Amino acid sequence: MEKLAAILIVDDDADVRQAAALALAPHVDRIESAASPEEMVERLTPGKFECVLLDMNFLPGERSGRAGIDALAAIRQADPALSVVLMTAYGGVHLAVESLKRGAQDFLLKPWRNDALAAAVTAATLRTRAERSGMPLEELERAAIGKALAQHDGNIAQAAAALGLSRPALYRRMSKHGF
Amino acid sequence: MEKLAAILIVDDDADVRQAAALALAPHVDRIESAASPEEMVERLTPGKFECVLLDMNFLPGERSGRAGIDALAAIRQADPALSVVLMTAYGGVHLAVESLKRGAQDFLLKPWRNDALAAAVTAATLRTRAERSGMPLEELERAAIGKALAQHDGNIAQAAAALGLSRPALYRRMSKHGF
DNA sequence: GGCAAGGTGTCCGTTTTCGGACAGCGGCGA
DNA sequence: TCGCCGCTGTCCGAAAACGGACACCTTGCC
Repeated sequence: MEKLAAILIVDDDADVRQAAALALAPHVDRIESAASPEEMVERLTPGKFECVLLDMNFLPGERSGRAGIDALAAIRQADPALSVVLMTAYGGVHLAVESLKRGAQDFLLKPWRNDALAAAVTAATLRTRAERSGMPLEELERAAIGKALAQHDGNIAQAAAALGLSRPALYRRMSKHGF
Repeated sequence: MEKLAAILIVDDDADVRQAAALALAPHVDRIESAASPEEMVERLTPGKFECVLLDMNFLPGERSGRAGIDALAAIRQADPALSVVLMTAYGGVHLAVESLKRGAQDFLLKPWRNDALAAAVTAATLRTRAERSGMPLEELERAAIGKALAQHDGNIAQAAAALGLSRPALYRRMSKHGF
């Protein structure tokens, strides 16, 4: 498989940044690093990265993961299509659940296994690409019609109402899309 | 706030089913129970429930959570709009992460706090309602156009191409939607 | 058995949308 | 300074889509 384009590694520990970069080097064309969420924000140009690998604690002794959750929120606000993989040495179930609910693509415990790290970053990158490519309106329409018909058990009148269409209009679009 | 309509509690332990039903009774009109994923499948009529509260282990001594993951997959296949909250006494970070990645809305450890249980089930129910209501095509179109314009920094030619529209057609729809 | 309600699929005069073409602008490189 | 490229916004004859109305069907209830 071809290499991923560019990812950003965000960790206060230089050794961790280097270890992650080495683990990912066979899979990724360009790897940049930031030592803090502030530096991360400076490096985030829209469209530049396909994935952010993000630590959750940036102060000595800090273990709550709150900084990582906040940084995740900042990324999602700046570029909702950009996928984030979180990593921490101190995560429990609650932090993992909160992370994924707030939009992280994956959550890894340190120390990681290199193959798991590569798999998580690759999957996240594919999701970023899918998000960025978007869909032509025609495909969105086809998907929405299929979903409405399924949701209403094939009842044309109800599906049309749910979609905001008249029945003849829905018939025409169903024909167009091969339903 | 008005009560949730109906939820299904799936757990092999009758005491757990009862405790959960008692905890949720103030918030939910109708609560049904199943003692196994097989029984759960029998009870799942499309549109009947707004949330499933699902245990992850159904055999004495079993702790892997695999049965719950399989049951989650069955629900998501039968009714993708239906939200699932998973619960287990034996879950670690890996199981929690896998659960959410496979589509669970939340993941709770036993023994739960009643307020956390009610909050999770309520949030899941709201997500089910949102999924079921769907969106009129016009709103899907508006959202897709907004997203494409943002993704392409306001470049009309590129956004039109991404959406599968000609430029004049995109201009007309932008006008219609107030862009 | 009849009636009402809500469903089905199609029609056609009217309305809306289509996209190639046009004119013009700004940035960049030679 | 000039030319090229890719962008912008609009036009208009042609094509497509619109939805109220029509005719008919099925189911459930009295």
